Amino acid sequence: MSDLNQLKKEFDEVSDFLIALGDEKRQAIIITLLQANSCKGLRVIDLTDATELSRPAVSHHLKILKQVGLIELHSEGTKNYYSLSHKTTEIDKLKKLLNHVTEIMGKSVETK
Amino acid sequence: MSDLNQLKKEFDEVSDFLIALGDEKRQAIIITLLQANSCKGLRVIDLTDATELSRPAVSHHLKILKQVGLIELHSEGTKNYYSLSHKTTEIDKLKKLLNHVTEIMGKSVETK
DNA sequence: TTCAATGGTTTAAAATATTAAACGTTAGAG
DNA sequence: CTCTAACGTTTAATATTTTAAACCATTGAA
Repeated sequence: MSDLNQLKKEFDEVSDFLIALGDEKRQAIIITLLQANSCKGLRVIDLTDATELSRPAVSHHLKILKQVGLIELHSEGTKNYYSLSHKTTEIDKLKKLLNHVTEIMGKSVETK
Repeated sequence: MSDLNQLKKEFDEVSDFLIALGDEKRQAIIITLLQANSCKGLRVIDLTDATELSRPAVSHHLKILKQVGLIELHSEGTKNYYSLSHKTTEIDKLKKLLNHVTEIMGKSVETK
């Protein structure tokens, strides 16, 4: 039973991450960032070119991706360089939840 | 490079699953189904009670969850019993993608 | 200090997703 | 056959997300 409260909490914690990751445009941004594995990262302008989104749209999606810890930025003057975060905290959380779910799904098979 | 096309494809394949899983209401349905690990499954009415959603809303979310293969139903007369699918295909796909991503993220650290 | 470059933010519009009400369908009881 | 229970579907309304246009702030160059 506290098993399920735990699960509810886990789901709650990855909700924003799932939503962030589910969007096609944001996936395009992520892939572009993965692709350009430059240490410096990419700027908004670079991403508007690569994804065919307007600058405000890119900015918006970057904000969402940053909020869930998927990307990070460092600024040099007025220039902002975005890159994928090296921390995989959220990804690990999600993996753990998926394992948790399949585990319970497995259990319920045997429980008649 | 085909690494990234592959990744793009993988993302595309789990998009709907991520969206399905990201929604709070659908999470509630999933948790309710996990909770009631009866072999028979639960009916729409049971789920409206448990989730405080209207019947059409539950019906709608169940449809989405079914489309991504998370749940299955078997009918007895006019009664439909929904339960979590025993196949973890989609979950496995997502796990694989997450591993793929962290792997590439790791690589890009060393790539100067 | 003035100007151009960079990019975040705000507001309003457009697109999409969610919900509810009304309706249709099917199965079984009487 | 008729009535009811169970539940999906369609349509219209509502809410939320996404986008674009216009605006603002900051940095650095001249």
